[in-house]
Amino acid sequence: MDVKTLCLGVISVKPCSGYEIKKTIEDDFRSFFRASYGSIYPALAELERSGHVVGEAVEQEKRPDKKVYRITEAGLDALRASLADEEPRHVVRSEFLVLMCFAHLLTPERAAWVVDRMIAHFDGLMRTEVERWDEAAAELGPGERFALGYGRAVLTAALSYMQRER
Amino acid sequence: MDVKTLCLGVISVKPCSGYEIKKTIEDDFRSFFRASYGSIYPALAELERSGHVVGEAVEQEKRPDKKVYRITEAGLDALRASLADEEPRHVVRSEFLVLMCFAHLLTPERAAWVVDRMIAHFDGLMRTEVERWDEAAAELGPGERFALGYGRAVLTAALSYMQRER
DNA sequence: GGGCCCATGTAATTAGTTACATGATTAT
DNA sequence: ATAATCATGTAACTAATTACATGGGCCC
Repeated sequence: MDVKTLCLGVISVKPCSGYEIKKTIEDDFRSFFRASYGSIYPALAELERSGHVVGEAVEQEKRPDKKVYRITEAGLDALRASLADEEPRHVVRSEFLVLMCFAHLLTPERAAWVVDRMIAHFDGLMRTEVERWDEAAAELGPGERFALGYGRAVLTAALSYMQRER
Repeated sequence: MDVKTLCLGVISVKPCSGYEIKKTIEDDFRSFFRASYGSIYPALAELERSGHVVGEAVEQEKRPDKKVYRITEAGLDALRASLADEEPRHVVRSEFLVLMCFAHLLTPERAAWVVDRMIAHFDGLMRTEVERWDEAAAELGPGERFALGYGRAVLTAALSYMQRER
């Protein structure tokens, strides 16, 4: 799964611009996916070239024009197809845990600081997940609810482990 | 933190070859770091060029020769320095959770299969973590114990959540 | 006046992966 | 016989990030 597929997925829920896609990824996918403008805009351009989305320029008052993309029939087919045959991956890259493995080479203060940083980080993620749950629980699909619940379960476990062991 | 730093860290624990570093990463870091030969061997070459490790060819009977690297004083200093000032990162990239967010575009069978796949995947990770704990708990440093415990806590939470919700 | 929000895009760079090349030994 | 383990390395490729370029509106 690449940025292109995710963009297509986001557009399938609701037509939007590159800028809005970035917002959505930050708000709703932040704990398990990230993408920068440098990957989103080229992805959009290619999706349009291949006819999976169509973009329409929208003029706005008191702010820059934007280009809103909506998904086509072909795009929806392509999205369904790629969701249907991709291996589900789940990759964690934790330089934090590597750091902990070499904790004996750190000063105790540094080690404690590192753990505190991660607690703060997870705490931030947790806050946004709870916020989103409180605000939008009703209109969430079952899949989104599953993903959000997963995040909460894992973050809760991570936080309580770290607080217990630090 | 890049592959180079991790290689240096592994070598600091015990001199070893590129092949053995790969094994170690697979056995001890598999749930939060991965690296292929294509990144390990060039990393080793550069570490040797910069004098952070020294390699020695070791002849073996009935198997290919290997090149065992050990860390130098300068290498240990460099390792300490880089562990001391890197921001601790922890990045999750879960195409699985993205897939779940778009579960309404999947057949129910496919959705169930995807969840089962992840359960099997986490189960495999869990098994190796428990194995490692049982086998090597005594000789593990406190940092490694922390990392292993973290993995167990998070995997336990993830598994019980998925089994509950599937 | 400084800094953030809105908005789009490109170019250079990074950090890795995959696939290839080679080959003896050992286990199934 | 066939696959896996041991062992090193390179070249081509991929998929992303960062930094740059541009500019009006709004808040303090």
